[in-house]
Amino acid sequence: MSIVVFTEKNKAASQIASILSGGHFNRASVESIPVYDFKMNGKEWRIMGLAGHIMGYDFPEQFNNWRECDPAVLLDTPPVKNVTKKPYAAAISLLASGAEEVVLACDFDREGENIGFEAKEIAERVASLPVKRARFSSLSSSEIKKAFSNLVEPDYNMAMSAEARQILDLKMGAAFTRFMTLSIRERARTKGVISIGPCQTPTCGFVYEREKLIKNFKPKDFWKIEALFNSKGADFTGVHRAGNIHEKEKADEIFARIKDCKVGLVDKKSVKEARTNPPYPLNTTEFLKRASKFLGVSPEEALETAEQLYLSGFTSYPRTETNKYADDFDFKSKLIGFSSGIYQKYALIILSSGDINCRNGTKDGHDHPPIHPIKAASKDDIEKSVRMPNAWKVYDLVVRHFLANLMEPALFEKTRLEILVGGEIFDVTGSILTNPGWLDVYPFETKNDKLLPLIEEKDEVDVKELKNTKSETTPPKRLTEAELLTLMDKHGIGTKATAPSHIETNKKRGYFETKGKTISILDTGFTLMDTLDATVPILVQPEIRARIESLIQDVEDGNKSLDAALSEGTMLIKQMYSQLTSSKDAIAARMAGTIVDEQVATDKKNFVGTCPECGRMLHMIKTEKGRFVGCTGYPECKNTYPLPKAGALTVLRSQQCEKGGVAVMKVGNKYNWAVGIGPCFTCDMEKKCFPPEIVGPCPVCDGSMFLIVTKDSRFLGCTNRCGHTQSVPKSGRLTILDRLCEHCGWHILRVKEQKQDAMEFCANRKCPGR
DNA sequence: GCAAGGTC
Repeated sequence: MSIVVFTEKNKAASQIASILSGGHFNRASVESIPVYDFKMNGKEWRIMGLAGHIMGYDFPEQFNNWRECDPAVLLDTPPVKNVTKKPYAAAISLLASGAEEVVLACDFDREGENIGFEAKEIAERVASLPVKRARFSSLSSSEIKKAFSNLVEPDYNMAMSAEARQILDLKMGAAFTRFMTLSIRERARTKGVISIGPCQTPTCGFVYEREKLIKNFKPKDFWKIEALFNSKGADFTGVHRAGNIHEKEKADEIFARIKDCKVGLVDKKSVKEARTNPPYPLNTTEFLKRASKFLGVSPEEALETAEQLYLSGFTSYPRTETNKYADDFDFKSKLIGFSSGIYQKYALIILSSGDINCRNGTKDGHDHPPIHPIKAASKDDIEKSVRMPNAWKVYDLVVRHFLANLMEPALFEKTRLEILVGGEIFDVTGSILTNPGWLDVYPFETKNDKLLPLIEEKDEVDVKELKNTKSETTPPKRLTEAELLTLMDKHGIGTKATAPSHIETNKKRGYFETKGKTISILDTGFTLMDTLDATVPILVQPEIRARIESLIQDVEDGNKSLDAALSEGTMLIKQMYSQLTSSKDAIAARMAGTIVDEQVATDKKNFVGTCPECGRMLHMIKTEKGRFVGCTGYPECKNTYPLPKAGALTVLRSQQCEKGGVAVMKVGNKYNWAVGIGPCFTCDMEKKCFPPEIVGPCPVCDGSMFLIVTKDSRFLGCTNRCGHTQSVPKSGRLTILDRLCEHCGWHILRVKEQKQDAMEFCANRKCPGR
């Protein structure tokens, strides 16, 4: 008989086995899941890691067909819990049948308690056993040993609070999503799903609120009086003390008084040292924000990359709330690892400074240490083991952040001058980085020096220029992904591990998109939020998550039973649901509008022309077997035309086929195809449809020079094939303009190279004007 | 096909 321990993940299982056994354990495999065996105090121990939740809720089978079930029914249907990871359940049963006691050792949080209860439930199906709980806040040796010598009872309330979350989230998500999707499909043909959820919807809500601010923004005029000074040959600028002046008269009045002044007097000077402290250690949220802000890597990708770096042993566990190191954290051995290679300089600075001081934050989730490097690696090492495009950039950020955290503050010397011009005060500031400290290793945050000439109080300076400029206040900027993460974190939307996936869901649904680092809301997302805001405003706001959160907190605290929380939560969802359904028509009409627009946009690409048989529209049809043009009147009209098998097709709407083809299409970059006729290069109308692009008269015969483009070159040739040729630029996009050269009468060529301005010149290399 | 939460 053995003592069986279940942890939340494999990594924790092996770590705990190693600590409790002093490193003497065997790795076995049960149902191909790793199990760590050892003996302690004469007892047999077996530790297995789960993989997060191994059970999940869903509605019973008969509620699975969306069309056959009123979504409202879901609110009164209790979901059922099923095993979602069969091998783990089988392994638990096997271990439990040979056990005398079970110890739950998952993470010490709500979900961890719940995952433990999943194992408990499966274990109790095969054997009646005492089940205990080991509570630890980190995987350090002392904590683990303490937890296992002070086992406690599993916390039923805590586990049930997570149960309440799962059931309420599912009920709400499924009912609302099905209702929305089905209502819209009554009006618009779409396969898309319009989803709503207690995390994804308020996440989109943040983007929507910002969009509204931008849309409703009214710019205001303001004036600013600036001076350009010069002293000892160096220019520098100052701003009038009034700053942004919102009344034109006031700005004009000040400016009129001083506009002819030529000299300023330095009235006051102060020099102060300023410091910028190194950043706190990285927890998940901070890491994701910085990866987005500094590297332009999306939160989803950043978390996945960090996961891969962790699995390959380069960096620590990426999901942590903690931004402070434990007192006994071993910085020194990590730093020694970096004392060669590209981080050498910084590691040595820290090691040689005597005491190693980290700048700790204040958050302690009692889970894992802040994200830090585990071992030193080169770019090659990383790229060989981790197949993610930004693996090296992410690793480099983690290492640099780790080192920066241990370095000295950056020191600046800030100089402020007050310069009097005609009795008016102008403020001048300068800043010099005197000691870069941590900024040296952290190139992501740049601080530019703003240099001032050496000036003392009572000096006179030249006034080179005075300006009174009008500006407008600018609207707020669109949110960046980093800012969105901050908002989600602040309002408790999602967890450290799920926040990126809520952003991703919104992108997948077509609610918003990212362009670089900024997020723009799309039509569907804006309309959905706007209609929800008008009918069930609580849904668009973080409040919805807070309401459910407070219910489950009551369960955790023992102030409410699971059943009470579920019925209260269901009531809340029902209230919102009835608000939503009461404006079904208005919502569906507006939403269908945005969906129909999308449909038309994609259809437009597929529309080919008018069917000569029945007058309806012809469209392109793609099947597994191939593609062809068919009539939208099918099955009444069975008219079809073949299309070439390969090449991208574009309908050339401005071209008409002279031989009666229903449309002309461009096939790749190669040739044209007349629908109903065939390829244009076999047609006797070819010369008429595609006359050569004449650029000028041939200088040697009576023919004309025209552009000839072959697979690997392009040049000018003569229509009479007289043998005269001229060259044209080999690269860049070439256009023959209608404009003629004033010197020789040839056409002007326009050449546009990527990332360069277009150039225009005469096509004739022998032009007298060239 | 629907949510959010774990982790592989």
